[in-house]
Amino acid sequence: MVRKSTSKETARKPNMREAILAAAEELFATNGFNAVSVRDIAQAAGANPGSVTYHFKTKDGLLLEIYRRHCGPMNLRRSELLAAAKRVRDLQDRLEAIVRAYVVPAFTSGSDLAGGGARFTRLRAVMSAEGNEVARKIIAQTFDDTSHAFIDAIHESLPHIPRTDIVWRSHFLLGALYYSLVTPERVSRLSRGEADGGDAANAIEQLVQATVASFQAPALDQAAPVRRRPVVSSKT
Amino acid sequence: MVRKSTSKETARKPNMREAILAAAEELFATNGFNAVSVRDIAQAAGANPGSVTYHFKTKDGLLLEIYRRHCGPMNLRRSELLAAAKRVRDLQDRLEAIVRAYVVPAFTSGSDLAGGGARFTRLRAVMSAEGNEVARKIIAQTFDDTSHAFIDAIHESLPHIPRTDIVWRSHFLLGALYYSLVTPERVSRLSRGEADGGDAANAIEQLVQATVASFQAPALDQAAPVRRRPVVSSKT
DNA sequence: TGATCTTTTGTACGATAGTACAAATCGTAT
DNA sequence: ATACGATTTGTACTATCGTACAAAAGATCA
Repeated sequence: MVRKSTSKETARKPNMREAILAAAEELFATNGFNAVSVRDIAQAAGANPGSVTYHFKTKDGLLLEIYRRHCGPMNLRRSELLAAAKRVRDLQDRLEAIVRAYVVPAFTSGSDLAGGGARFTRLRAVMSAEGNEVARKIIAQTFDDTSHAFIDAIHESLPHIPRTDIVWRSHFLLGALYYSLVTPERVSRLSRGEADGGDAANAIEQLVQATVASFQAPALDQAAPVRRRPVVSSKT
Repeated sequence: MVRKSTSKETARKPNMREAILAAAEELFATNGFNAVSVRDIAQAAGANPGSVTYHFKTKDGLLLEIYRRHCGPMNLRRSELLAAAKRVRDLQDRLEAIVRAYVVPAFTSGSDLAGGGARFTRLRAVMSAEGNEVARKIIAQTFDDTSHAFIDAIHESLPHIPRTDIVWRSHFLLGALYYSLVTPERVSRLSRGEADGGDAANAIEQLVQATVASFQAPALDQAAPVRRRPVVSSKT
């Protein structure tokens, strides 16, 4: 509604607003929120610092707008893929499809909103690590619904696993996903060049396969939480 | 053994240096490096800002000292547990013991150095997300050896899985570990109070169980990286 | 006790942060 | 062409940052 459908669409350079958003997204995702100044963003976007204030009022407002931009499309895409996945007959295949529906939109690195999840997902990872307040609120509001939908779907295809276990394992999935986007070069380093951590397609396959297996693991019996501590003995 | 041997051990308050280190560790781990000022740290430690400069010269130096403090003891503990784990006969049990040897020292939340890994691990997670330069260097130097040792040990107990896959899966393990320490309340929230994300013992069990299963997953055939994309179709 | 070294305090300085605001500039409709 | 609203620019203000440094305070030993 800020827009205006009739005619007046100005801006000297072709949408400076978008350029600022893109620059901020990139810088926040790689350096964190506090390490990046409004002046840094403006410079990266080829804009004037005052322009940022004009379009987004505050630095928090800029972050907020980035979230607003991405949350909708990304959750929509996830919903579509989830709906398709739920139609898969074979239970094993269905589980894999569900996990894939969760992972793919977060990992795909197209530049537009619908597909361009990688940068935004990395941004969310960094904001979560920094304990950013603005991000925390939006995340809980926007993503918990989606998370619940996925957890429910997974639970349906694994009825014998307690919901609690599924929550934990999907939590691990998100952590692995985040970390893969934050530090991809670590994979290349540890595999001595045999794997490319930045190869999104391969990362997705690895993550999906590992996660499906973790979901299929036997349930933890909650009754005796501190049962077996096999063998491992400390010397001290 | 830090204590005294000859004579000159001063300090008005009982080891202000330690208080500053502890305060910085806590604040960095929860808010990130850039969001915390030297004055914040000094205040939390009940010290004067100048004292921080005196003991650690710069803010980076303070972070560096935190790493120096923890890296040794933590890797030592991991080595001990790994050595014990490798002696386990049964392959399944051995794998679980190895994973546990990796996870436990990072998760235990005692206050002293040998066991107090949770806060430090969270700190590492946050620094990794922020792309902190100081941290990045130390991490690569100090932890890659440990990581390789664990990857090798896991590979030995799972000879049929390619090393690349094991690297990926242990990468996911670290991501899940980090995220569990960064955002434990998310687990409580998503499980609707049925699980406590802050319960370290339970988190460890869940993580170990899920991870062992992921390691045991069948290998990905590298030959055809983009093989099956079952069913999932997009409507757009 | 007085000399000397270590630690803490208080203060200040330059740099940079977020943001406000007036002037300049541009695009568009009249 | 002119007027007007939208945008961009330039600049300035205040706050806070990391850090330096001199003075004060405390501890140790001759």
